[in-house]
Amino acid sequence: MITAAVKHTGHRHPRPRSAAIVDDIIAQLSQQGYRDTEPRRLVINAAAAQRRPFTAEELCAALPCVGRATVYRGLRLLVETEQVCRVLLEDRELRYQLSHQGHHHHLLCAACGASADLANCDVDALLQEAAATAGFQMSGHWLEIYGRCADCAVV
Amino acid sequence: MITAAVKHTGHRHPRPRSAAIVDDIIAQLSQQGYRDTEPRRLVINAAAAQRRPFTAEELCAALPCVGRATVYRGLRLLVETEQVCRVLLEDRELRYQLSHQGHHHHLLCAACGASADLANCDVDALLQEAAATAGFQMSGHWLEIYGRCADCAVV
DNA sequence: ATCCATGCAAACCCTTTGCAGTCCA
DNA sequence: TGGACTGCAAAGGGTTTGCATGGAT
Repeated sequence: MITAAVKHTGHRHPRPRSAAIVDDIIAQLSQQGYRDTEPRRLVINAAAAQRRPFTAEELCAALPCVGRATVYRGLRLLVETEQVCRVLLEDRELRYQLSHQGHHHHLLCAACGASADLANCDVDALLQEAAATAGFQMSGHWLEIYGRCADCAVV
Repeated sequence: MITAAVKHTGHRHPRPRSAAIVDDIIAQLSQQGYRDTEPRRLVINAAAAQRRPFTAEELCAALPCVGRATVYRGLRLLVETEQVCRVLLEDRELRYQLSHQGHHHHLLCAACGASADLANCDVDALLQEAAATAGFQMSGHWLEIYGRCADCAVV
């Protein structure tokens, strides 16, 4: 049980971090002409509440009041607007997670399901170069890295 | 249909290379306790006849006399025994192609659908290192490279 | 004679779609 | 108000599975 708030601001409960995220995403969507709807917010909110890459089905289960099609459509919209990115597990199961800024790859833990971002990595440049050596013009790539995170590492 | 065993390598020859490939794969499967059956050979033969990464459905269509389940089961067996590897297109369509020796990645042409192998590339080492920096034990990865092959390159 | 492999069809899973009603902008 | 958005259910595709039969070893 949480005791009284430290400050007497009238806000006993600090605004959840996810609320700001939802507002931010909704704002970006609005900028692109998409409407601000209740189901949409619920989807974004549920997505933001996940602490691991999640499946569309998990979101549906978490949102019994939102139609399955709406969840899928919302998820697709979020991917298209790059607010959410897709994550592919080793068994080809498709999951999602909120995008973080910039291009990056995912380090996926097989033990706990956690996902860490691999940034500041010149993999892309290396691939581009290697592809060029084979006379290939690289336009994109898909890369997922599997293993165990620091917490689940086998000693 | 004839599946004469022509055991030779590295020579140009008018006969389909598939015959030798089928025998070789069947031999490896036998070594692992799998049986030499007609439908199995047909699946391997059809796979070897493809010049581009192919889908399971394409194989089914090419083998109207073989049950769909048999094609899928055969394909799965070939993937498990590493005779065939899976290829993931940008739209997440799953395709297959005969494995070539050793670990490698695929350069997939968006224009003609061709697949080239990217070998002798130290991507793996780079990833391993980058992952380790994040305290991550890499055990595997999935990497596909998309673009245009030399023939389809945009000038 | 085993028991793996096959074929068929139904089941399955995940995702999309048609359509009528709803609700932002 | 009009065009987006939603919900439901049904369709869709891609793959797997149950089960009885067939075939390799």
